[in-house]
Amino acid sequence: MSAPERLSKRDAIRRENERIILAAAEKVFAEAGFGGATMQLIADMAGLPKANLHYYFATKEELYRRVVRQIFEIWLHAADSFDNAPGPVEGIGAYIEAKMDISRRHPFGSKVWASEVMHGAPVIQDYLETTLREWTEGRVAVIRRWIAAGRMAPVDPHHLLYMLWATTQHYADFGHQIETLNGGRALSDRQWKAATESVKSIVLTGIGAVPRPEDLSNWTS
Amino acid sequence: MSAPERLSKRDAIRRENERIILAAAEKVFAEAGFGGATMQLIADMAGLPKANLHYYFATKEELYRRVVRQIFEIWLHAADSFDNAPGPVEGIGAYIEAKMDISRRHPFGSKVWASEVMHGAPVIQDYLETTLREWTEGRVAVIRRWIAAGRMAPVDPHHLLYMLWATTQHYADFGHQIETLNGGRALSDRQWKAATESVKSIVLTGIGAVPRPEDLSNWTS
DNA sequence: TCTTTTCCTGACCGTATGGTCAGGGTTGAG
DNA sequence: CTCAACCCTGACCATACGGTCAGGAAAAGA
Repeated sequence: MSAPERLSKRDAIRRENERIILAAAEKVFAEAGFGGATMQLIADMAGLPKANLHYYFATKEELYRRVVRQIFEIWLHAADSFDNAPGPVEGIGAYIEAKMDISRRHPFGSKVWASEVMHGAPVIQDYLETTLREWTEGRVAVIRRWIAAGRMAPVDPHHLLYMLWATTQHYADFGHQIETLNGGRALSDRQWKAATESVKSIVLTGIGAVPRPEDLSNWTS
Repeated sequence: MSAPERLSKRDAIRRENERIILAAAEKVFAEAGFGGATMQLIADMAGLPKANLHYYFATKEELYRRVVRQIFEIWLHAADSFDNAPGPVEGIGAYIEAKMDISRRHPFGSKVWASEVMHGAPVIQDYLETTLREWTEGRVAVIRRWIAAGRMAPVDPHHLLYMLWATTQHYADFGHQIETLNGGRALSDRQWKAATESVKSIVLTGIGAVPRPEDLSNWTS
């Protein structure tokens, strides 16, 4: 879209500091919640004085809002897998893979989003009612088309989407619990792949998009 | 177990006040998070002076701990559906129904638990490592037996359990998002039933416990 | 170089929080 | 009836929080 423009030193500093602050804030908000997070904690994690945070982000709420919107954007992009897919096996399969990948790469953002929604979405309610609703209805239409074309069973599209969100985000939001049940170790590359395949297999079989469970021999232990 | 014993007035007062405080705390912790919740807010919701809360519960942490353990106990009991079931259709089916029912009846507790785990389980880590681990391994063994008996496909038992937890708890933890996508209205009796059937259908079909998707005609809108 | 704009931060402020405590009221056993 | 044990609470305290601000340093335009 835009050429790799030459940045003035000031612009570079601003961009870099905002990046550092947002990353620190994402982690602290995820680990302590909005109420439990303090600007001092975020400042320490970012390696900057607290007053400097308030120079870039006027209030705690504004900083939080930016963090929440960031993960939301990432999730919206994951939907590209959904469109332009010939059928549910490719579309939903790719979507599950994309969402699982995000759960692994952005666990903090996922937790912040979960926390925000659980608390009644005080700062992104408008997004839920506009962007998310439109996005959802678009995918619902796609699923309905696949059903009409006989490519999958007549499952309720909304509940299917909830299952996809719930299952994939669970690996980020409840990662600590999964880690504990995994002997206190984070999931390995192999285990993440097994988890993804397991979810894909159950869901795609469950909605009748895959006729016979063929490659279901993915064991963890 | 115990006969309906006669309570002294003091015991009755203590029991009733603890109940009121715990109910208020569950709601406030769910809506504001541990860090965002204040003893004053809980006191107002309970209709008691703040100092009275500290008479029954020494610290905010102790009150919080009691709330978290409460929902954990409820979830453990839901597992009774799992045992003594002849196969996955009855066992897992009943478990899904029980967990969906809990999501509807105890949405606050579910959110408090989710929040606790997301923040690294600071106060119930020992429970995760003992009670939850034992519980999980027990159900894993049951699932393995069903697989060995050819009553379901060889799915990874751990990932299946995660899917059950994620999907059912999603209706409590992300209830606000679901409500927004449902036109701002809470799910009706009919919709809750449809959600439960949808989850049961996809999962049981997905693990090969149900040969053919027969009753998949559950639509929301 | 001079001047303006932006970046940076130590010190500070008002407020709200978790928790305490002294003292008064109530209950029930002996 | 007596009195110890328990229940209750307004007033208070130390702390930590989000946010402000004056003033200095550095960059960029003129």
